[in-house]
Amino acid sequence: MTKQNLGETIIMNAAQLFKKQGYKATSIKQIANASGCTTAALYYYFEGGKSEILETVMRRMQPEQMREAKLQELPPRLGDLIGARMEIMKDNMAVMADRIRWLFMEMANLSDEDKLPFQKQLLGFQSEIKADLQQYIADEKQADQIAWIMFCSFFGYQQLGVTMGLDAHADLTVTKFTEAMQAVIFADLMDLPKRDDAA
Amino acid sequence: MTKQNLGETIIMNAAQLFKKQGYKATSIKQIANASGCTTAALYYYFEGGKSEILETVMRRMQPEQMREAKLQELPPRLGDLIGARMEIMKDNMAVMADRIRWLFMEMANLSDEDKLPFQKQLLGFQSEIKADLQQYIADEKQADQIAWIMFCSFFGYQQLGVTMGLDAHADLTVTKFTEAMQAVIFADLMDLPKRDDAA
DNA sequence: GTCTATAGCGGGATAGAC
DNA sequence: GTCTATCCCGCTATAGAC
Repeated sequence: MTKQNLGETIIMNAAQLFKKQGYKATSIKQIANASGCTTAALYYYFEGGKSEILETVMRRMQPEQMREAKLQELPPRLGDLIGARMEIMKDNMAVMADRIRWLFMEMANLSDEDKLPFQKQLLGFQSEIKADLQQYIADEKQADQIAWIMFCSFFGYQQLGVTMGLDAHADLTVTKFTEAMQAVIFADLMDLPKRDDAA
Repeated sequence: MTKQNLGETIIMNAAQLFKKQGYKATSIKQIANASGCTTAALYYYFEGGKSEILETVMRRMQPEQMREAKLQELPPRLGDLIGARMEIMKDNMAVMADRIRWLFMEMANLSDEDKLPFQKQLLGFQSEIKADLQQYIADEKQADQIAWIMFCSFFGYQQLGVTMGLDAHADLTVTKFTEAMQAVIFADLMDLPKRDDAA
């Protein structure tokens, strides 16, 4: 526990506890203990109490979320694009998985307005995949469809494998999943070269 | 509220509340109110209190879960298989989505042993899709891969669309998603007829 | 079987000392 | 800024009447 601003420490510990247990199941006493202070100190930094701590945690979490999805350089063949994307995600999978699991938990209690930023980020993720694909695929609708399938299936894989623990029972490593994705989706597109006239 | 066994009524109402709010966030008073009795009555039926109610809900939920996934009759062309599966799921989607969302919430607090039945059911779901596919596709590995992608992407779609509320922002109806799945995955397999020599 | 009443505990929040 | 002490409330659970 680096002795920096206590307010920051509180937020970090709260974020961790919320993610692990959920908002309702986490008490402010737990947060105080983890932060090495008393509940009273929490109210010095966050007058609004527990709910203000939640708001702050949510606000802090967003800019960081899923930022990793951007590819620096596109590979020459479309088939390698999936591999490259998967590679990036593999590293951050554990982090993303429990963050998303938590969002699922709290989503039910969020107002439509509060949901918005998270939804936007998810949509942005699909858009990025689509944009990448359009570097290879001319047909916009096709790129869109493929992007959705890639996005949904990766998302589902992550939830099933990591959160639900299926990877322990099925032989469903990231590598195998990537192979399946490449084999299934891109059977006939796999070798498309990067288009030169792309945006 | 059909006036049957109160014990059953309690379990049904508890299940609904747990799914909506999570175990921790649901009070026994809420359960009692919803069931038209007092908390004391709960303890007549479930001596173990709230935790015994949870156990019972979990035990009851399993056999019912995802039962709908079985197809009675396979369509003549492979391309229609996805449509048929989607059609079935569409109806039960809302039910499944919040049940699964709940499982996600509680998964973190379940022991590995308790997780097992749910994991088995999920795996069984993939197996069913695979078995269907093998009626059309000879190559076992290919069928397995396609089944995983279908399973994961449907799962992801459901979570993203319904639980995260993306369907409100993207034009991501079940129909469109089904089309995408058909277009993307089965571009070149779409018209495969049902094999006669299949198991 | 189901109720009323209540004990006991842990949670969120605040006042006031330092 | 941070603590101690405390309030009040809602929750789980139980005792005992009907």
